[in-house]
Amino acid sequence: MAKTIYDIAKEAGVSPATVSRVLNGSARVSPEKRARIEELIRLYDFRVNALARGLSGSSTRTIGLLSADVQNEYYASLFASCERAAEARGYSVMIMNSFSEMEQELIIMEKMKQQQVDALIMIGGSVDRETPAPAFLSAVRELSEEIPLVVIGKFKGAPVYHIAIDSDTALEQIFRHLTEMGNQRIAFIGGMPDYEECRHKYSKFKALAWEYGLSLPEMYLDNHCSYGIEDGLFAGVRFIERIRAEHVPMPDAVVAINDMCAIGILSAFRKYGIRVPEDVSLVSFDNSTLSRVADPQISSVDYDYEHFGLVIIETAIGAIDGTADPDLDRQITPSLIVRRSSGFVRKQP
Amino acid sequence: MAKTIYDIAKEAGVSPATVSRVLNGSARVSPEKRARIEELIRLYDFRVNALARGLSGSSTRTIGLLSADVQNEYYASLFASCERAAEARGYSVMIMNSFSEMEQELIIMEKMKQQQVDALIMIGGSVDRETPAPAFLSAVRELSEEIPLVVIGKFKGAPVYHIAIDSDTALEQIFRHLTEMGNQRIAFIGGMPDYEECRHKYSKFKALAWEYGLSLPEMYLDNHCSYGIEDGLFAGVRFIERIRAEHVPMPDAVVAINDMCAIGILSAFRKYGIRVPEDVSLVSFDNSTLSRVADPQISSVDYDYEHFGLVIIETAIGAIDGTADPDLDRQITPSLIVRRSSGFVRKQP
DNA sequence: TTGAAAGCGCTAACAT
DNA sequence: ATGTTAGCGCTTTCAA
Repeated sequence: MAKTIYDIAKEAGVSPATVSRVLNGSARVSPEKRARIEELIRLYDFRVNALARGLSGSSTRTIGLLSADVQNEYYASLFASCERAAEARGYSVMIMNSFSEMEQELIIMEKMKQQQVDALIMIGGSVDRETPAPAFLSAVRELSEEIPLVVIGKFKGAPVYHIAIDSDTALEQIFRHLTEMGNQRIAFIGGMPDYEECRHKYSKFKALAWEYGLSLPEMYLDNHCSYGIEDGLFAGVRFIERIRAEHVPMPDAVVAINDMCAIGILSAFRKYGIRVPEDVSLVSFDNSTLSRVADPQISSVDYDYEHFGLVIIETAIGAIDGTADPDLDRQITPSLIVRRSSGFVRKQP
Repeated sequence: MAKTIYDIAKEAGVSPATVSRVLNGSARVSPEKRARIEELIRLYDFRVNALARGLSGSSTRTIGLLSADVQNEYYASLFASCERAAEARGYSVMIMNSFSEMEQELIIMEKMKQQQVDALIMIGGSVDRETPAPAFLSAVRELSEEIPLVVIGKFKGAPVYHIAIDSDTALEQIFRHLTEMGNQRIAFIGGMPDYEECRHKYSKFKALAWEYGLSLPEMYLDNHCSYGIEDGLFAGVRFIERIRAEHVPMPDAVVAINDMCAIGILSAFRKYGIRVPEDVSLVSFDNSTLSRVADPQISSVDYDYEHFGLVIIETAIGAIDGTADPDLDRQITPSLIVRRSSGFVRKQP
């Protein structure tokens, strides 16, 4: 059977409380006793029982991660890097997928509470919505009073710790790059208006188009397509059809909301015999494997996932031990990786 | 503060034990009391404290999943479907990534034990090795005495429950398909000889080539490339170079160990101006997003992930409550999805 | 600095 | 059928 602190205590000739103190560094212990205890811990390869520790009111050293869907590489990468960062700090990460269904999100929040995670990180799904459902909001508010919540994005329905991706900077990089390559007409496809992040990108996009003095027909903005490959394909086809029907000129470049969407758009273009990047340049977000696998390879915005995960975990742990500032707005600075899909110098007619 | 079974018990005028009994259906309770208790549970939206339940020696209703890397879609899909299947049976799944590093695997096994998961599922990494390290083996043996282990693959270093993918059938489908399309010279690229599954595939591959009366130069077998995109690219290049140097004829078709590898091989072919499928057909395993995103789309072996996850979870739960047969060899029957990469009828000269 | 002892919330063996 | 009670392994006052 596994050892308990009682076994260690007895053998070291001290009380269990003292062993506990050594284990947690929660109080001064005389050097000799400490040494003896640590020796035994090593000898027996002793591990505290996480459940008992949790039950006795203290920390479980586990951080929950409520994500939309690990099958999406963006979330998978974030999970992996969070796991590594947490591991290095003595924490574990417990992930559950909501598949962006509120029903699931509520269930998961409940489960995480049951598991007494020390903090809960939320990425994707309802927290991204412009107007989350009231049931979700009240659940989050309630939960936020019990455990610190770390949200990726701009969610403001409850007192939570924030980490935002600086998408303004990303879009500025994209505009600089695209215009430098001679692209004048730029369109933006993908995402849903109900998602705050998406909405934000679209308005920044418009601002930039204005700033750069680019013409921006209504039709160049299509935020009704969600985030999947199929969605991108569908939106791409619709985009081309509309443009042609209304005799709007084909854009020089298209910005897609994410790589999956970009892949779909790419297929749509291919279907219509439109070449990327010779006829149209393409740029997207996430810098996932897909962007490197596509033909042509797609220029995409990278987030430095390793660092991203680190910031998330540091924030979570800071929140747990109260050293993090809840009002601080942590930012992730993205960077555009240029590939062939936009590496084409376009001569203006 | 959250309610406890004591609160419920007091309010229902019964003992905590009775509440526990209705909660677990572990014993008969009079209909009236049961009704009263269930009423209160609903009223207060009461949830048992998972930690306390676990600590008190009973089940935690949590199943651990030790996977190689969720960033690989194969694992991500399996995790997602396991999660769904488990959820339906009142269990949760806790996943951790080993990144195929034994050090991590040992740490994770330890952690899972600490968390007192009711069963541990192991996919990828050391369990796939032909000869796992002794340290790993003894850790697994030890763990297998404490909790039921479910391994995907043919691992036999310890008493565990098995679920195997019937790769023989998959290869038979591939051979039938490829030969029907007129391919006579078939090569197999990818994987490492140290992986049991890989070795097995190679020997079945040879057997089939013999059965179909196909010529199979040594050079058509290259199992020294691992499973990533880069690995595939590298192996593809090496393959072509060798073939040319030795004046071995280019194969009609190539089977890749998985989609990532296939993507790499595809790039290698492109680099050398070899067209797929016109010059060479390509088939691989996993049926991930990549296979649909590649150009041309790649024919790939699908596992019906939803069903796969279901079988895994049923096995795990069966193992937990002792109703599963440890010696039963559960099989997943794969099916080849044919796409353009092999949808080309080759005329023999 | 250290120890004794009271929980944390639940389950299960034992009694009734 | 139901209640009583003794843990599960740890942390944390409170005293010494």
